[in-house]
Amino acid sequence: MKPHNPPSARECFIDNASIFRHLSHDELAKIPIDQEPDFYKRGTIIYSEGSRIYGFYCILRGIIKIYKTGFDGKEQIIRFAKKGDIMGFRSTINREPACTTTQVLEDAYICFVHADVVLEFIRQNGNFALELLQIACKELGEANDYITDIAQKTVRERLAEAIIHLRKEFDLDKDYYLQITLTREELANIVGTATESVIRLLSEFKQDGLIELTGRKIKVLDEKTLHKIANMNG
Amino acid sequence: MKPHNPPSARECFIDNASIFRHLSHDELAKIPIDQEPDFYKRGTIIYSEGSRIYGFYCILRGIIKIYKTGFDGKEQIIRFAKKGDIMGFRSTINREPACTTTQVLEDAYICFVHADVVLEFIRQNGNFALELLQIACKELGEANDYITDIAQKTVRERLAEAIIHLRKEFDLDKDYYLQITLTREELANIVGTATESVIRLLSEFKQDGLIELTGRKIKVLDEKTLHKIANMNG
DNA sequence: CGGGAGATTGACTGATCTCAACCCGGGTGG
DNA sequence: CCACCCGGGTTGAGATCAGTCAATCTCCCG
Repeated sequence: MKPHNPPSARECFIDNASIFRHLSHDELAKIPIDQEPDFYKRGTIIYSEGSRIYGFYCILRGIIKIYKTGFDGKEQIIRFAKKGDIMGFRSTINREPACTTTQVLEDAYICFVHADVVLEFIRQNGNFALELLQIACKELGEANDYITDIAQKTVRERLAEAIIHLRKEFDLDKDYYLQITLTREELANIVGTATESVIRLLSEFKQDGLIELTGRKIKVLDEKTLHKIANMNG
Repeated sequence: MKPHNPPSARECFIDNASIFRHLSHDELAKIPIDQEPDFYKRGTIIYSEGSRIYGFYCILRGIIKIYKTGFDGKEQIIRFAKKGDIMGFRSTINREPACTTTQVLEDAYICFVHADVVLEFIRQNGNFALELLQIACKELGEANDYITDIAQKTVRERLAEAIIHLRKEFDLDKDYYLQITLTREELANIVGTATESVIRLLSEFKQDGLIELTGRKIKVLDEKTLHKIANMNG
């Protein structure tokens, strides 16, 4: 079940791109970097909205879906987390219960760092604090864009935009399909619409030669036109 | 025009609720806390989306509308800032152009703190960094709620919710009307709908005895029912 | 008094949602 | 081995929420 080549936790803490890259040797000594990262199987819920969480989750491998549950039980996908991303810092820092649920979409290896350690690092190491602030601010900017899009764009525009985002965020597989596979319902929960609407629009896009569909796999054929449909800046 | 009792900048930096409360005397010495805060008249745009900004804005008095401009020029209000709030930290920290426009709704006094100083404080003073992180994370949580609401709720629900939020965030005047006055269009730009829809729904709420309207002033009469209509948790 | 911005109202349209039926492929239990 | 079930995926029809357009009204101001 579990593959035989788990990544080393060191990847997560010592890598150049890691938020922990600014830590000194002494500081690094406080995290169990030699411990094996935890393995989470597809479908596992790592933590749920409303539950207490006790620290950070750093993704080493895999894909996590992060969502909120609306009033009528419908899920709204807020973002995805993948290699190099962290989850749970909002709750850790504000000492509040989680405001999202996180579920594994693709088998994942994850390191956990306890809140006390993180808070100590923030206080002790200015560069680490700044790094975290930058991550939070980046997400904040993306969230603001998201709000504006959902409030003002049509479903068609948002779906085109979502596909482009997915293409930018995730790799392609060997056949140039998006690496991430989502059900139509999950796509609908990104865009904020009904499953049936996504289905209809996807087959329109396919008719128009913008994408190719094979089961849940999506291949982008004409990014330029998708961009135009999405009325995007970025 | 400009009132005769400007607040002292000291309020902003030494107050208990201020994000600067953790600064030492030496650190405080680096900000011109004895300088008079800047006065901005209603209607003034403090900075625009896409422009470079060079630091933080700390609101001492007044109300600021923070919004993004969508593809077709329609504004989407992201939040309001008032006494004790800060603006512009996202761009300051990520060294990016502003992603929102900020416009004065109610005559304001504002202190400006240069980016270099802020970044130095973040690096030097862990408690200050943590304070900022908490603000960023709080906003992030609110943004996520906002996304879910806009994506899943009807206009009617969102308008009810918006009114409740305004009531929580702002004081009431002597007649128990909401202190903040917004045009119907601005209300529509919070909710993410058309002006006409807001007008129709407001008069429905009025018919139902939930609110009272006097020009642009709104008085909440039946918060409980509004809550119910909004399907709110908080 | 004329002009302009914002507020209102009505009529119409249409993008989406909802509901319901049906399909398809995989897995399971008899 | 086969019937059945179940979770998605599709499709169609009908209902409706909410956006657009246009006319009118009401203030407020110079």
